[in-house]
Amino acid sequence: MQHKSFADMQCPIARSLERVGEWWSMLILRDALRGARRFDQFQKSLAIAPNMLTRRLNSLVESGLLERRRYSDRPPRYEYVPTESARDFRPVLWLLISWGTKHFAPEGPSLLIVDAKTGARADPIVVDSASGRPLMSPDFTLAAGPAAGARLRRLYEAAGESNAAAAEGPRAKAARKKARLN
Amino acid sequence: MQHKSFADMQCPIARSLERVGEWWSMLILRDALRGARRFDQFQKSLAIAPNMLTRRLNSLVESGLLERRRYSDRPPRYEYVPTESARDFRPVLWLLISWGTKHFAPEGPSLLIVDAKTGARADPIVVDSASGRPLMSPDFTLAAGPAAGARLRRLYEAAGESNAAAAEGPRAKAARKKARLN
DNA sequence: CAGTATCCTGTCCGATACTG
DNA sequence: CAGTATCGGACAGGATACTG
Repeated sequence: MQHKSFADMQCPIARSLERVGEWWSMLILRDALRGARRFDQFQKSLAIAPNMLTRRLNSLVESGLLERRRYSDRPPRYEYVPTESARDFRPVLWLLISWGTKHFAPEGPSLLIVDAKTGARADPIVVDSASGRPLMSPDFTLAAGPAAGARLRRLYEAAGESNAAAAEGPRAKAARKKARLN
Repeated sequence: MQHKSFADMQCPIARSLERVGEWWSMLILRDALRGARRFDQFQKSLAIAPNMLTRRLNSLVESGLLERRRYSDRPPRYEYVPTESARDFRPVLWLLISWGTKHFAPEGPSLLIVDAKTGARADPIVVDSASGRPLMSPDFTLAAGPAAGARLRRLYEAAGESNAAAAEGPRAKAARKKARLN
């Protein structure tokens, strides 16, 4: 990430990454959503250098994912509590857990999503909220939305064709040259 | 990423990040899943420096997310095609899109998930595959799985209590000191 | 306990030039 | 077209020391 806030910044994935794309950010969020609040809780759980923790914590606060809340006046002490957007991020984390476990954990799951009351294991899948249809099936694609700029729209104009990128004509090359943004 | 492959490498989130945590990786995956196959397709779509693209492409191949496939013999030419694990990653991307759009796109959606045939917009949510229950509700938590090491297990031992982290006793501090791994 | 202050290394990433 | 080779800058991340 760093300074490359341009290029594709219209893409919502890029925008998300700008907030949580750093290595530690998601791990910190994971802990915050688990109930961690205070500096040293994060530090001990993550074994992260204190200066890094400060930096990531601040950037998460800046992005509106954590709220810095004073819990003591003398001495002044703060805790970091997840905001709504952080709580909204939980499903992403869950999917990442499920995906990582499935593909990169030959020894089996080290982290499970469970029903808090019954303790029953849950297995996260993504469905369309309206129809309930699972979205894993290949009959869903991406398409340019109303707020898409010309660049994005060009890439996604053919909503249905998933292998169409290869078929793109070699023209319009120069036109695209420096039209990075948008 | 980089050399910090220790610390919390048992966490499936960390493992996932190790594969797709670089800034460009997810964007490349996004394009690959859209149908991009060849070097310059990625390059034009992403406006990424060629050396970076090479690096990211190679690391994705190494991680088993892309397959490098020869499509021409003279001259030798390769294309990069998403593997099953990459296709499994699509839901994560969708959620990231949905999350990013909801929280960081005041101008509205620039990317939509649509039914490929009808063009109808889909709205991704995460549910338990067995019960169909939405997982957003706070009555799901994380718990240590069978493959969890002592460290992880300690953090997640109390499956149900979501705000319990603060209640952890101040003892067992020295014991944890250098027990980073596991 | 909750950080801040320094210093250092690795590498992500960009820009540009070059090649079969 | 599909990259490789080099160079330089910014910053993530680590280690350690210090403070109210």
